[in-house]
Amino acid sequence: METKYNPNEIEQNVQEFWNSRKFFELKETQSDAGRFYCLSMFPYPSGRLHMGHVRNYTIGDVITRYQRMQGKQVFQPMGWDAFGLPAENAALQNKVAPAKWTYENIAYMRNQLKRLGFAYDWSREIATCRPEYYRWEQLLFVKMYKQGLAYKKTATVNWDPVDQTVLANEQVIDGKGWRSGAPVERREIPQWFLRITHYAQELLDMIDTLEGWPEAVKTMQRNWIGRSVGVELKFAVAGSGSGSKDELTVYTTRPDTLMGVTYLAIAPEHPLAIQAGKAKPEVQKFIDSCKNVKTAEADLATMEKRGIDTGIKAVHPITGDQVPVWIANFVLIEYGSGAVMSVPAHDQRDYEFARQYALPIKQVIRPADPKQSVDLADCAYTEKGVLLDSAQFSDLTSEQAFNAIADHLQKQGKGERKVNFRLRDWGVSRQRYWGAPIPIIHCDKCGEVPVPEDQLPVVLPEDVVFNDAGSPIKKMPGFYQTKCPQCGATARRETDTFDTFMESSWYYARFLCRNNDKAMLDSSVNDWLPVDQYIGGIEHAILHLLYARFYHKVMRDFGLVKSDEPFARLLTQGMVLKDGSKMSKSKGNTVDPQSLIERYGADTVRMFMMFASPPEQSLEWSDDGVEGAYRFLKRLWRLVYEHLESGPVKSRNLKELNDAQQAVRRKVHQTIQKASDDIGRRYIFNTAIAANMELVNELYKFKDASDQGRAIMQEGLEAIVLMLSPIVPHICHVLWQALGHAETIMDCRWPTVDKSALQQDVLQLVVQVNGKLRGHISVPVSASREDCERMALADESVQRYTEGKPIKKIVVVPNRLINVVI
RNA sequence: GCGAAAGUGGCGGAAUUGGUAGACGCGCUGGAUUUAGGUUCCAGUGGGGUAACCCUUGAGAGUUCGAGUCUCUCCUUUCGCACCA
Repeated sequence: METKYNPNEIEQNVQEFWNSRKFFELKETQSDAGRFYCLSMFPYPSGRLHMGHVRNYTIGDVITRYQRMQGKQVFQPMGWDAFGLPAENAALQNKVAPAKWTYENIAYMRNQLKRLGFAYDWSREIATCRPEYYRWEQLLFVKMYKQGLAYKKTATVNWDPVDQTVLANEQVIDGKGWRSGAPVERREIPQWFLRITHYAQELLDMIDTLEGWPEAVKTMQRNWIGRSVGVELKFAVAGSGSGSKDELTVYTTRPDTLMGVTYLAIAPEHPLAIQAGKAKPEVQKFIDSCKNVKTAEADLATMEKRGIDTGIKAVHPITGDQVPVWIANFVLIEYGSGAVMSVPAHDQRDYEFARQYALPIKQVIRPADPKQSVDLADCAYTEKGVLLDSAQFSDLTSEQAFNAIADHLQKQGKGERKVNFRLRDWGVSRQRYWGAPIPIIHCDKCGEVPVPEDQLPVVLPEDVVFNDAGSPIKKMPGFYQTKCPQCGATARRETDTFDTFMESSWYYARFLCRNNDKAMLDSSVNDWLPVDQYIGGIEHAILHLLYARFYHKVMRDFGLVKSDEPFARLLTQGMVLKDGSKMSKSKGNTVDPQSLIERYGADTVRMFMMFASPPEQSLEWSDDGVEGAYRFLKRLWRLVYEHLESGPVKSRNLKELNDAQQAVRRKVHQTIQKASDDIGRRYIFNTAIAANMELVNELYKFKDASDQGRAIMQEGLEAIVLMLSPIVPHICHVLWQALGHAETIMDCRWPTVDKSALQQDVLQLVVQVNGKLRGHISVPVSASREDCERMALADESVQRYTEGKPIKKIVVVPNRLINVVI
């Protein structure tokens, strides 16, 4: 054999061939098999590809190439989620403008992706930091503003008092600013919001239509949206007369426990708390001490629960009793009304708080079964049940009491039933530089005025100097000084930029009309949307995927798209781990894909990625495993060329085969059956590869120089090369030609199963005694149930166990096993 | 804290609908080929036992003729928690 497997040479040649024929560019040709839009989540251009990217994009490429072999017209684009915080960090560290850093990273990473041979239509590449892209996002924001879907309100941020900047959660380490080391403070500032809550019900309902999404993701989204049915009710503030201002509104999903309220808890930022702080220094001191917690909910939920009595009393809407109003550090001002009613007997958090501060605990629910008792010594009783000590509501069930109490409050004008969502509106303002400018102008006379559509885009200056942590455009009069579009007076441009989730919420649609400079989207996008298969990390299960779903519905309502949902199928790939933990720079356990590609070639890296574990599971990185993948490709290469050494296959006669030939041919078609199901239906690639490895092993053992033997070998090798071509496209391109085909493998169809090759005359059945394996029997396919039972009982190893014992019953699973129960 | 997953040999994993646990690969052991090898090929490889057999899927219970798979309790790990992307 003269030809040696040389991946680097092969891969370069094959890629040049693909490029010269523009194989991956979207072509608007008709195909009976239909269209297939496959999209992998685009990367943030951090500098170099990491293993997670390689895995994500290999999965997408395998699916794309497989679909193409089904005869479909496929589209697989790639782009760059190019705005974001790391570019600003790099700017500070390396004294390089974020734009320059970003474009250089894109150039490097684009080459890395090309080297891996992914079938992308590079003619439609998008970088979200280009004005040609974000201009449309600004336009949509203006439209949303005019529709009332975008609005301004204050919200809490992490404030670094030394650097005088807003910090991302990631930049707060142990409650301190990452650069200054100063304790962060919670601060309320005006911000822009998108009214995603307007779509909460639809976002929830349409989860049911997402049949191609993992259940785990759908459940997480349902819980995140968090629809609940409850009662919103008002507690009057004692001593404030009947003024409507001094009322505390609370929402509860358990109005049946209303008679057990022993105190109210309000957020430290609540107006009543601020009022109390002014009156009492110790309350003010407490409020101040609540400031040094970062805004992340996980931090708020795990911190030590603390509170203080404001001295203010609220009036229970039914009993008229006065209950104390406490400030609690765990109540969120952003969520609901910033106040909650506390029922320590029936809510665990309220219980712990009441215990800590010696507040009364009043039981008002008992189990429906009177034999069961409630012990409030250690924890709250949170189950539903029957009311007690609840005046006229006593002895009602929780469900009955829900309605009775809701009706009662409604009649008195003190409350009403309300559907509530946990989902909050999407805050899109960032006090950072490297993002799309928010197209709003602040005028002293006219207030906030959206930038007129003909003045868009508001272009972010790219040539800036980064001296400190603050955003340069906030210090550039050339950027922010402007005229009011309404009155012409001197006005100030908004200097906040958009959350980068804005760009990633609609890029999938823009790929389809990326050169259109007249409109955000045009009607052609509807030919391809929704995306047939979306692939990305499970870490995006909620935020990115929910925002994209929201955006899609907004675009639909603006007439820009016709579909309701952006992604028909979703595959969430697991993480790439090394030594059991996530590969990351901070842990120092990264493996750079680049050196592996240079050493083994793209096919080996792709092969290992797909073979090491199924796509949804985490993947344990192994250098030895890569070596194994390389070994297999060399082995396949050798098998093909050894076969070819004997010259062309003379006959394609696959009839009149002997037993050995039949067995090998059966294995070929069993493998096609398995791989088709694994790749086409299950989206599990490691087992498809394993099946092909088994077939390669079989073919190595199959020494048969007869015409029929060589014909079977040819058939088997062609099948393997076709089946592996979506995974290792370069080597398969070459082997396909070597096997005597003039056409490129990219234009070939996926192999089909010859059902006649699968037929078997004799089956092996497992025989169990009391569920334990005791032997095997061979039975003709035609054998009846009775025949099987008789043969099983006649089996020597079975008789050893059944001898002299009565047989209770015999379980027969057709074509599988016989279980004799004694 | 809340929400969602996952735990199977020395390692990555397979077992798709409750039906032979450990496919395939790595590693290891022995052998062959080669001047050599980071080459290739062959055989073996969950644990215990001379053997017949017994044990084994994070731990413990349960359902079943039969449980890695279903139910419950517990433990551990991972992901997300709204300004990392």
